[in-house]
Amino acid sequence: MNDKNICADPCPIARCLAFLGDTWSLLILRDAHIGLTRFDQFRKSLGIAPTILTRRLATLTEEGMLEKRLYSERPPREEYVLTAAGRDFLPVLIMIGAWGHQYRGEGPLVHIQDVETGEDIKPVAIDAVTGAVIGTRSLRFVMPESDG
Amino acid sequence: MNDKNICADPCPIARCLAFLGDTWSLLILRDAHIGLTRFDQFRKSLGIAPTILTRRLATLTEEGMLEKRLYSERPPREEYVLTAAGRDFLPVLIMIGAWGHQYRGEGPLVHIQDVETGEDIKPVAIDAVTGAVIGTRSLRFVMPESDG
DNA sequence: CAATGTTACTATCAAAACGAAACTAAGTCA
DNA sequence: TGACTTAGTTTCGTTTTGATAGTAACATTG
Repeated sequence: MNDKNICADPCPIARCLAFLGDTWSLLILRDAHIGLTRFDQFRKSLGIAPTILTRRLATLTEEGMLEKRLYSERPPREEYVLTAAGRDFLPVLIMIGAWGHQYRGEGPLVHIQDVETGEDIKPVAIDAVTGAVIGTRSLRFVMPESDG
Repeated sequence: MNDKNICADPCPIARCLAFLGDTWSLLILRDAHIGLTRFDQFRKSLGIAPTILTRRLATLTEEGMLEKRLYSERPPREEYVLTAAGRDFLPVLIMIGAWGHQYRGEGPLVHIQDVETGEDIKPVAIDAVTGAVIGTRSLRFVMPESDG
């Protein structure tokens, strides 16, 4: 991918994918939302090569999805915690999961519960303006004014 | 990535990413939702190498996101149209775009309008069970029963 | 105080994927 | 006959990945 071009792309989807369009990064964010914070936790959970994990964590940190935090002074140890931007990525992960549940749901599957009600959630994307479920009304992709 | 392991992973997010965790595939799906259907349209829109495009279109077709359709008999020409699974992927793309809009929104940006109202949409993911916005209540990831 | 363990990495290297450019195949149009 | 269109394939050099092993700093155990 030519990241340079994509970062300047006026499409917000492309801009997000420019640094997140990669399976490992998204799985790391999933695990971060589940509560993992440490290098070895991610490594064991994902079965990822440490070289790749190092790079992905660095990118996610540079891009402001994760933050390094010292959790022990002696010995000095750092963990990775979600930033606001990282936490706000949860809806994306949840919608990906919803699609996977519907179309790749054969066999045993993790499900996601509301802690208070104890029931499985039913994720739906809506347009807050009209209240309509995304996909039920026609949408139009409008190019930005090119006077900049 | 070791796709074999991930496809058997009980996490619906991982299952989706096993074949879609790639920038080009997601951008192709975005373009398909915008209305592109033909090889050269995707190639020009994305600036993607034809080798890569061929492979991505083949994967997306095998995985049931796109369908090949003959649009001309003489000469024989095929186009790629979204399947139901592909159309149902729209909420994921919209939520990715919403995140990108919020956190990578500098400069000119494509925006997405409801055709009827003409207003920009405000995408939000909610849990249809409680009606709560995703991210406002605690969630729990529940492992499947391991009695298979 | 030496041996072992823990955590978070880095080094090395073969294999796979990517990207750019040129080329092909089947047919249409003038 | 020759140019054009569409949907690719071929080739090849570069980059990225994945597996395995090793390192650095410190803690713990005997």
